[in-house]
Amino acid sequence: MRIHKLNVGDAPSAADLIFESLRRAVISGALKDGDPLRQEELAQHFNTSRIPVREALTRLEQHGLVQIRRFHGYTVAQMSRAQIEEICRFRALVEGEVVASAVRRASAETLTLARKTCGAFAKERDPVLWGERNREFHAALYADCGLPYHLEAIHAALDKTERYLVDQLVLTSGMRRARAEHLAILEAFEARDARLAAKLTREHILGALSLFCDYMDAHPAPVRAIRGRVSPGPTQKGRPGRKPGSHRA
Amino acid sequence: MRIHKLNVGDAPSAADLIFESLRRAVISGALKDGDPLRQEELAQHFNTSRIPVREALTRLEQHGLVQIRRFHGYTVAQMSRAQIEEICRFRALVEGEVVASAVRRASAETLTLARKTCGAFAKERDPVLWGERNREFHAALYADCGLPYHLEAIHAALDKTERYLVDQLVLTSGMRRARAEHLAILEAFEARDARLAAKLTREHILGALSLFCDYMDAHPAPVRAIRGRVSPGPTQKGRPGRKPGSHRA
DNA sequence: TTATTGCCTATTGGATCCAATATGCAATAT
DNA sequence: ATATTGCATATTGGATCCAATAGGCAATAA
Repeated sequence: MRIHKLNVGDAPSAADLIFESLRRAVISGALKDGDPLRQEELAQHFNTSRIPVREALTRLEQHGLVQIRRFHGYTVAQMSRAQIEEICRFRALVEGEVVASAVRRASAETLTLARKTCGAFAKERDPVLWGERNREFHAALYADCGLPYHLEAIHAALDKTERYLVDQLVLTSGMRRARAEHLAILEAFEARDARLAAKLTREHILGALSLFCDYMDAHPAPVRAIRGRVSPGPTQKGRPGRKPGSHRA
Repeated sequence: MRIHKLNVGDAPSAADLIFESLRRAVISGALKDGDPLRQEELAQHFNTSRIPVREALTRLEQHGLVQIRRFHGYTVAQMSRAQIEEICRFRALVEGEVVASAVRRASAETLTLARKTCGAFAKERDPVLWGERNREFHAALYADCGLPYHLEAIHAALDKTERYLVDQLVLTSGMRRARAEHLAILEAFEARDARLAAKLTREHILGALSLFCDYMDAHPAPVRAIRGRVSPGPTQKGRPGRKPGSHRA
């Protein structure tokens, strides 16, 4: 067999693709808190029937990214300030543990990749990419931690809060601070100082939370502006938005 | 209006009921690792079509309780020993944090309920109820922690490992030890000693893991016996088991 | 005018139907 | 005898169809 091996069963289903597309739309903020997610509309957007759309939505609901009211449909989940605070505390707890484990086990390649992604985050000009660059840096740091379940939990927690925290980064001077803190974490990491790396990571997360809360106190009505870029739907040109759009004649 | 208030929209959907039934069957061990979950068979068992069954299965998959291979269907997830170890480490981390928070905020009623559930666990004779009694005790302890997201994470982690750990409890002398450790935790709790309660909780979890690992080392082929009680399917009398069972004429 | 009722439509939850894939067995070729 | 092929059937993934609910608007009654 001179043909490259490939497991066809691993190809993503329609539900997989729709789930990932909607997930990105929610965590990036392209879909805003409370936005309704109409099944028929999404089905047309993705050029499928409602069945795979419903599967994607039930998955998103298990992740807490959308909410459902029976017979009323799905909406993008809105997190209360208390929930955001708790999730950040959770992240601080788990990421502190994970980074400590990662420090001890990091390979040389991981170190170089971490440094590179740290720089990429610092240099990024486009605010809509800050969330991704931030994830890439932390993912690089944690790569060798050997704790996949912890990583899943971290990602799930970040999915729920990223859009709020990035807003904070954009709307305050949080970016300068984040750059400095990332660099400090990276240096502790390279020095193989697990305790310090964990401490700095916790402070990094809780510090961002603190800035976010300060901002919320100062601006009780959330602004949530900026934003753009709907995730790429395969075919159609429509966007999941308002428009009552009749169906069934 | 002299009629008791009631929100009909809160009534569970078919998918809700099936999800909960299957979830219980998996975490209790009534369905064993690797067991196939045939959609048509389950649909007949629950007297519905495959649609709500599929929704329940996708939910279970997001929780990691079942696995799917495309075009091959769902099976009960089997956790490797490494996964079980990591999840216990995760629980130790999070439950330590949660119990500390709960100690500081526990009401008088919570204290009495905790003591009661601790006794109920100690007195329980039926091994298939040990998992539930254990949960009830810990849930009572954590009730006032004010960290709902942490609690969700704990429950999800416990769902994935409970059947293995209960086996361990059954097959070794772990139950005596668990009783003693619960009592120690309870006493630290009643003494409002957050630090000690957290420390004992972590040791309780990691100690059970350690016993489990010892047992696995001694018995490389998992025994997984005991067990009984399929979760109550609403109508039909069949059980989700083998039996090829033809359909479509 | 204002509250109530009944109808119309959009939308969801679930049932049924169809297409694609997987698997086992019999037939065939070597 | 053994490997290959083709077919029959089980099963999943997705499409379509139907029933039940929600919500808006017009007609009606006070």
